[in-house]
Amino acid sequence: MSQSGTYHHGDLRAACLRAARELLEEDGSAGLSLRAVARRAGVSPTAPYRHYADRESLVSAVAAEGYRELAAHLTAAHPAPSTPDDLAAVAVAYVQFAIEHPALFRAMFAEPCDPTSAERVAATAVITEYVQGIVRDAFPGADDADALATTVWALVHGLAFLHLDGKLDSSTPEVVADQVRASVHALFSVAPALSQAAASAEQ
Amino acid sequence: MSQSGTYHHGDLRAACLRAARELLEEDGSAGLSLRAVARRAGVSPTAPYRHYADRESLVSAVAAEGYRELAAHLTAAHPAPSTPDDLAAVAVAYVQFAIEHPALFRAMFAEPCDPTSAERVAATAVITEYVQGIVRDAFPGADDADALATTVWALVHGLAFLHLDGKLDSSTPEVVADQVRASVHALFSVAPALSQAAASAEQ
DNA sequence: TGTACATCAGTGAACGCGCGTTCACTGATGTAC
DNA sequence: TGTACATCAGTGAACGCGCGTTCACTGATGTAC
Repeated sequence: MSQSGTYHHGDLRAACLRAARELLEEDGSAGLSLRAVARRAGVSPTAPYRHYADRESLVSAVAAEGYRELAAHLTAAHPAPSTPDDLAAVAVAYVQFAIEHPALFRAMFAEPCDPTSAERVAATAVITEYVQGIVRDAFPGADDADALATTVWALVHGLAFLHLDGKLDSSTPEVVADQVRASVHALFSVAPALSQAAASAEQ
Repeated sequence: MSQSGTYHHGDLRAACLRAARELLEEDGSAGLSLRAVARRAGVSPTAPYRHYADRESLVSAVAAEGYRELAAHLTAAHPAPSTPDDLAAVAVAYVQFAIEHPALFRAMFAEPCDPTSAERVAATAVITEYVQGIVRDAFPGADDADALATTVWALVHGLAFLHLDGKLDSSTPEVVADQVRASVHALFSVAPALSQAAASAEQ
């Protein structure tokens, strides 16, 4: 066991990630600083530079972790959604995740995304493909499943952010869930109409 | 004419607002600082304190102005929308506004909103009521017009933020507009189904 | 098993920065007489 | 019309802060012989 000593940490990289997450969970405001993370990890202000090139790469790592957790949270809500009801359950999980981890969610989306971070790009792609996959499975007949997937994502994402920014009634989880379900159902009870509308918008 | 001199400014309050807006338009990143605003207004770092209690009240004033402009931009898109097509045009205007003024839009929504600022609260209410009014006019028969309005707002708001955060294809205004129109149409071609879905979600 | 040494993962002092905010001040304005 | 004075709207020095990042360093680890 090498991490019993105080000097060599053992796994400072992971500890930084954990510290960053703790700070985000505790303080709703998203400002994540390298120094604060180091402090929380019980290490000198410059130690994280052994593991992260700069502040941004730490934030990217945190965001990537957030995407992975979000994906896990969604699949946990329903492993293989195939009906509008299933899909609504996944949508509720999305908004719930944002409300439960507001600072993390903000870090994932509001911080400028650097295209350099392959880890982050990959994690984002997972979400996109996941949503597209669901929509394709649930509506095999849809002409433009990708556009439909974008619509769902935007709807749910918008609900999440409006809740985060205090623009909607978030008093109880049930109120939130009902709104999300109602919105998704409204959208999905007419899925085939989408591609039709998209086509008519072209002209 | 008193503003010819350099000492007394004339209307520093308005000048600060203008300076803040310029800074937001120039630099996509939202960090608005009192000192930078003062600098831009050509005034000492502490002069703005004559007109704003602190940084937050400046930001609130900027946000309120943003809400008012957004409202104007929406009504300009269509003065009295009554069909799904009209409504889609307004939705396009919303997303367009966000894309054209990303930093302002972020300041309006992402910054923590202080309930103290009556000006800001009022400006937000205007947007909400505006959207609700449109939905009520366009769908007089809808059982729960407010829930429907929230759904529209969330959809459009989500599209706006996903574009801002580089998660969707924003290559040309036309691509964006088509997506927005398609999404709104999909939602609205079945408006009456919403309240029904909401009711079934309750059980 | 023991020693020499390269490598690795931390430390801690220091840099320059921009920030929000306070304070005592001073120059300009406008009003009362 | 002219003067005295209150008020108003700025100035500028100063405070303490936390930040990202650099640098030369040192203690711990592990490998080669």
